[in-house]
Amino acid sequence: MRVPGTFFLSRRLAEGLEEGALTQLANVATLPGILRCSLGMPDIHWGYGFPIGGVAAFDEEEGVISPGGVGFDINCGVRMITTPLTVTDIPDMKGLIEDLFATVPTGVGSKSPVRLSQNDLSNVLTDGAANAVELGYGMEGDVRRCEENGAMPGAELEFVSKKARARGIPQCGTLGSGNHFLEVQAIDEIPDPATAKTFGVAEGQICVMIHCGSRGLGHQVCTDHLKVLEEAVKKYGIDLPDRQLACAPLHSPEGEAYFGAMAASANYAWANRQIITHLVRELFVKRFGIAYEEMPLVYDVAHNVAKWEEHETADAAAGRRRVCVHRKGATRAFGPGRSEIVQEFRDAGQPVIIPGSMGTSSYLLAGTTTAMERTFGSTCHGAGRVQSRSSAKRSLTGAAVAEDLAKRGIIVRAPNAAAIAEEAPDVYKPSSEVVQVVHDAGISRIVARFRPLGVIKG
DNA sequence: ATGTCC
Repeated sequence: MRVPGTFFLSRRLAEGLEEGALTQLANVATLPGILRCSLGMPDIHWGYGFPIGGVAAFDEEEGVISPGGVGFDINCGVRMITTPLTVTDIPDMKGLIEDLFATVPTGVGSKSPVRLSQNDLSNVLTDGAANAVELGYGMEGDVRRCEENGAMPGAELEFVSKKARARGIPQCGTLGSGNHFLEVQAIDEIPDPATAKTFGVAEGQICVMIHCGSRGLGHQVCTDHLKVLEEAVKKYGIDLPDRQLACAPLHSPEGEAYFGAMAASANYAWANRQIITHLVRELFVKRFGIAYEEMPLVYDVAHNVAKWEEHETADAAAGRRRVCVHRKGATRAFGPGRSEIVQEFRDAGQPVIIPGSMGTSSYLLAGTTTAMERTFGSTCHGAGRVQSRSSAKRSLTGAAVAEDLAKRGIIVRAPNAAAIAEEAPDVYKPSSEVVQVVHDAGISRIVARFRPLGVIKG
């Protein structure tokens, strides 16, 4: 190991820490040019190469970039929109969830009601959420409420394969499957009323949370570039403890190609969440007679991405410098004052959105100065799985899980029963515990809690 | 996560 590994865990979460995730955190610490430490958030678990819930920053000259440090679902992320409604305004939650299920395409291989041309796709890959708004799927203010204003600089379209493009064309505006979801929630606790007011959320308010990523396009980009980078490992003589850590020097042709394609995929994911947001707003307008403008975006965060950022490193005398931060199942949590944060939130710190598992609370937090000092401005991303999909399917049935949730007043709708069993609340760590760890460690602070009312799953 | 094996 070139640097130490650092975990953020409670005693209880430490007891459940997987051996595999621990090994992976140590493996990441062997990579060339890694700075300070290999970081594990409290939702850490075993992933492809890097652990999910892992953060690692790399030196511009000595460091590498690795698809394993981003994940297959490039810019999987989450956004939250508010509504002017409260629980009593939605007497028929089941009807609303059915309507949402009919409106937002879910599941593997689902097709979007929006059909992008090849030219539209090129614009989406370059401009992200802004292009979706330009095409008519959004409103003034949406873009600046996204991390990176909904588009990463540095997208290079020539490194996105024809095959990736072909998969992306029909899928922009679809939810996907697995842990992706769209949930109707009510705010039930506000530990930090002042920041909640700044972020525009209030107790009792109905909100909609959207969790999805770059679909088949991002997956194809990851697959394509892993092949190239596996060869690059040999070419550059990089000694790896695990071939899943395939990587290349940041400024090598192979590393830059992956970065350009990853940035384009991240932009696609922002456009995807933007189009879904539009579909949801239109449905709420029709169903509840509210105005489209009454459903503003609170914020949109990326959970799976590598980015160039300015950070202090171990050599404090050198001041801030440009480093490449890999966040895989981790959220940027920039503290007060950072210029990257939209002006109206800059004094409060960046909004951080942490989804719970199906049936457990989600949270809105704020980034902190401590995060800037200790975690390259990063925090956790969610509950974190404790049981595999196959194991969940063996021990649970979708019908039983749905019935259990219904008893607790939570409506769930998915294309098939297996999708529900795989995502049962019991197969995840409790979101409350994960969020408490990052709050207590000071790497973000809890602002508001959201209770689930109804959810659609892929 | 993923047209869950071109």
